[in-house]
Amino acid sequence: MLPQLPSIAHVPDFAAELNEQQLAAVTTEARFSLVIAGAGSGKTRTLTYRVAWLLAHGVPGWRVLLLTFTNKAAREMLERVRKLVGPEAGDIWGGTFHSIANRILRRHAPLLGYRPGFSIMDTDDQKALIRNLVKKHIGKQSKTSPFPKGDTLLSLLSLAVNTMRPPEQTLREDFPQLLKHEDTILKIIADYTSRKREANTMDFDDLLANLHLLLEKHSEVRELYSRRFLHVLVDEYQDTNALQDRIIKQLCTGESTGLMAVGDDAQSIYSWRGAQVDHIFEFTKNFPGADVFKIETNYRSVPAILDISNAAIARNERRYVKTLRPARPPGNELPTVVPAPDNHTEAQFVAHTIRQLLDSGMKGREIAVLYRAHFHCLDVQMELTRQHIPFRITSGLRFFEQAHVKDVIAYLRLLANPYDEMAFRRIAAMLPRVGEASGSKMWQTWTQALKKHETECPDEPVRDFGGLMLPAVKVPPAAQASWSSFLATMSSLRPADHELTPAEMISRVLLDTEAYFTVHYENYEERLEDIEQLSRSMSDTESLDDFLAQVALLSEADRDHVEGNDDCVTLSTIHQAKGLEWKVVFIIFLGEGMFPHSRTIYSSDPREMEEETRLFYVAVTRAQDLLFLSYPRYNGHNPDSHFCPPSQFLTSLPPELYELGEA
DNA sequence: ACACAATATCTTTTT
DNA sequence: GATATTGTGT
Repeated sequence: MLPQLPSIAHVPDFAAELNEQQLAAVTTEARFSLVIAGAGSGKTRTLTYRVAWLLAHGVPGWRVLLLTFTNKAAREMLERVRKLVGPEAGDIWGGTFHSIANRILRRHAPLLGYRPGFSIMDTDDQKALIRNLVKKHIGKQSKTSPFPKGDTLLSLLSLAVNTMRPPEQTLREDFPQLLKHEDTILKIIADYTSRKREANTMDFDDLLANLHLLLEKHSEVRELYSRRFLHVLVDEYQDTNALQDRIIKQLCTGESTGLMAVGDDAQSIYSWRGAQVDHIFEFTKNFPGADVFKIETNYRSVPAILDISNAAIARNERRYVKTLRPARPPGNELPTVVPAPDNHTEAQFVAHTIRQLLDSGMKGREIAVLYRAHFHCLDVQMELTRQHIPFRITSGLRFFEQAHVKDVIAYLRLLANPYDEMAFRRIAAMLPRVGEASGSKMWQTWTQALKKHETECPDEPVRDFGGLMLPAVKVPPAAQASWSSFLATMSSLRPADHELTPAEMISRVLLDTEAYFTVHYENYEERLEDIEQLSRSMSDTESLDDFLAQVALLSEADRDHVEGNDDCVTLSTIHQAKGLEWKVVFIIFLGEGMFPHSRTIYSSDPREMEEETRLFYVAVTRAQDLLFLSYPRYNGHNPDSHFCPPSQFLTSLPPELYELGEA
């Protein structure tokens, strides 16, 4: 029984504002509970009211941990809780597994042998490092037995970490075609791991793996957090992987911490990141005595769209039995299936229909175009531009991953962590006549000088980079001038008398990189503008570590509230559309081999097609009022097979559920 | 030996 | 449009 003392400003009327199934989940007193929430059934609502209910019954905000799939989801939920109960919600720990891991590791990473201020590697850094190592371990590619690409090794390693299997086992089970290179692969992986270590960096997977290790090896830390958190809530539970699941258990099974996991097995679409639907199926086994709640009333879609959704997911055998019941009255129109002669006509159809909708008074923000892969939207993008329809893309390349942003960030990373090899090499490569070879030499002498500095003045961060590095590091004559200037800039970022904010640091770094940008980037003015926007949007971040963590962990999707135009049509991959909804949804490129992707069609593992089916289900369930499903009969993008039959997702739909349209 | 420019190739999904 | 490979110049 929970104490009845609300510590909050407002107590919502739970019984009045929730339906019966939602209320049951929100008010449960079971220590462990699983909430199966169908698409559009008010999952977020349930979760936020659950948090409010806890606060209303005397649980302080700081003792609640809310784990979400994206930072954006965390922000939105905390915002909604705040509206519900008042400022008390601000103390809640909310964020992605990665960001929470970062938060905890910032404090305790030295227990695992890291120096303070470790940096976070992004995907580019990972690739650069592993490619470097592949090159080192096998000088020349043999033509007869080509060695796998660095990227493949990274996905192998990532899968191993996230599924908590040793690399050897993952290699045998998921990459048998690489077995003949086993020895070298394992050596490279070992090398990769130690290089990250030496550079005092963690990649995304390390954040999770190290949090797990920390809680496993240091019971005092585990107790600190499992005592602190009275309630852990996990959103999108169907997409947790083995490692994340272990972390949840570490936090919840030790003492008396309660756990509520919310998810929908039909919407699990991240198995390629190691997510296993099985966790949701085995919840009651893993957490004995757990209660299972189902929320099945769909408030989002008209019944006709719901019929399509149910028909789509019916292809999959293995799922929790639940029936989505429509709360909305029937609409006038059936979803429309549109075969187009070719991809260009398809795009024209989409743009044309959007134009009509806008003219009839609909807002751009109420419309979305969804697709399987980023490049599917190229034609639509062109067509919308041509017709002057504003749109916004949740694009493939993310803001923080653009070269010029990373160039600037590299300075700050190196300042926070002078052992950050990837940051160093990025900067070195910007110097004239410095490439990979001289970069390596410079890095060696750089670290030697650092270690010398460390033994001579322990715990004293480097301030005079020029004094330390000019005599130690040799650079090609052509690079000497820019090298000195770089070192001077680095020194200026850490003045003796006061501390600079990250925004101030950026403007100093820009002075140094501006010349390089003007020469190397065509559109350098835009790029400068980008960076200024970056430092503006982060101007409230005071600490360098916080700033760098945000840059590394926030994705483009998390940033979209920054930009103001909300009358744009949304173009998005289905993955990025998860959790969102629009009045009108177009799903394009529904051709066999495009969606489902040809790889899944030829795959021997039936689970791949099941996941593809769930992805289609996710797409369809985003729509509230109108749904258009289109495909090009002739696909100009694919040079091998131009002719493109309709997706099996379309052909398997009962024809009475939709009407045929014309492009 | 190395940096750098030019050319060919190909697109799944993301913290 | 970005990256992997190949070719050319210092």
